[in-house]
Amino acid sequence: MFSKTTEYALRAAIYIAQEGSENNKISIVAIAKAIDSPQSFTAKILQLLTRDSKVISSVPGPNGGFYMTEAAKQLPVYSILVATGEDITLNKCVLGLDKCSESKPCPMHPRYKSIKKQLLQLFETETIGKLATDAKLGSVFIKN
Amino acid sequence: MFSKTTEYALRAAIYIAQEGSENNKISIVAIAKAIDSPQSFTAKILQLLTRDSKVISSVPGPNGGFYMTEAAKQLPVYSILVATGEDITLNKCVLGLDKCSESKPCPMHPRYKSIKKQLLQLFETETIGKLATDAKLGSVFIKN
DNA sequence: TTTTCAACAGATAAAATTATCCGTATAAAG
DNA sequence: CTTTATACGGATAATTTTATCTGTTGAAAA
Repeated sequence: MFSKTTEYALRAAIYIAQEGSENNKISIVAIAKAIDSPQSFTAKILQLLTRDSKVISSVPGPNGGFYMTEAAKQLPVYSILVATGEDITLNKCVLGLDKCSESKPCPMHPRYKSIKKQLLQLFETETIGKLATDAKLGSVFIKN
Repeated sequence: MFSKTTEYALRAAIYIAQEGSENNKISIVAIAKAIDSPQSFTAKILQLLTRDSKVISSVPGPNGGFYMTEAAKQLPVYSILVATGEDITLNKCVLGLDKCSESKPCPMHPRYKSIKKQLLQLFETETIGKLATDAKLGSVFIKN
């Protein structure tokens, strides 16, 4: 459904929200290990979420690493999708038409409409922190 | 949502179902023009739907081209997704975990579950012919 | 102040996807 | 039978996505 970039971004954010805090920062090495992702590539992706967007915080040097503020943990999953540019993909038409709309729909449009609405609602409603809490409770996993 | 390959495959199949029949075959030139897609690439994709899968029929030579039998028009949209390898994507986990399942779910799994069910149902229920009929009536479009 | 540890930034590389080109095979038309 | 129009197949190229590497910067610890 999403690009690798977005998948790693989501998993990393969930893990950071789960284990990290301002006085317990997580290194990229630990993150890549925890979510089973390519380390360098994941580092690049985290730059999108720190520098560009402000979903994740980071500090270099000894005892440095990544963490999320309590406020950031309340952000919707959708904010990650925006940071990786996936919100555009999500809003696209099933048949790939640029100008598919209510007034000029593709054949799938009326049938897909309500599903797309549910998808957007899901990502806008669900917070990163909520997913992280679930993962911490041990009922769900972010690694194979 | 889908790859370009799948998008072109869907649009092409809908157009062929709409305009083509055993005694009115459509050339690749006409198809690419009608759905506004790169011609050579679309030709390659149609090979997946003719040689490999049997969703679309073809005949070379003068008055040759592509068409769909009435039986093939009754096939679900899902059969196109299978031909382009997209069914795998559709069955993938939101976070990209290979082994996300009911017994070892990712944090998105329980929340995405019902949406995924609707998506699969949509593609399994809807037929290529139905979409083509709608397009022929002029209420929906397969080109920008 | 110096050392050390970790993120940052830019360059580069590998792989997958998207796209084109051209000669060949095939079937119908003349 | 020859010509012609079309799909077929393989090779190749361009672009995008995924991934790695290396040196630099910044902040804390020593």
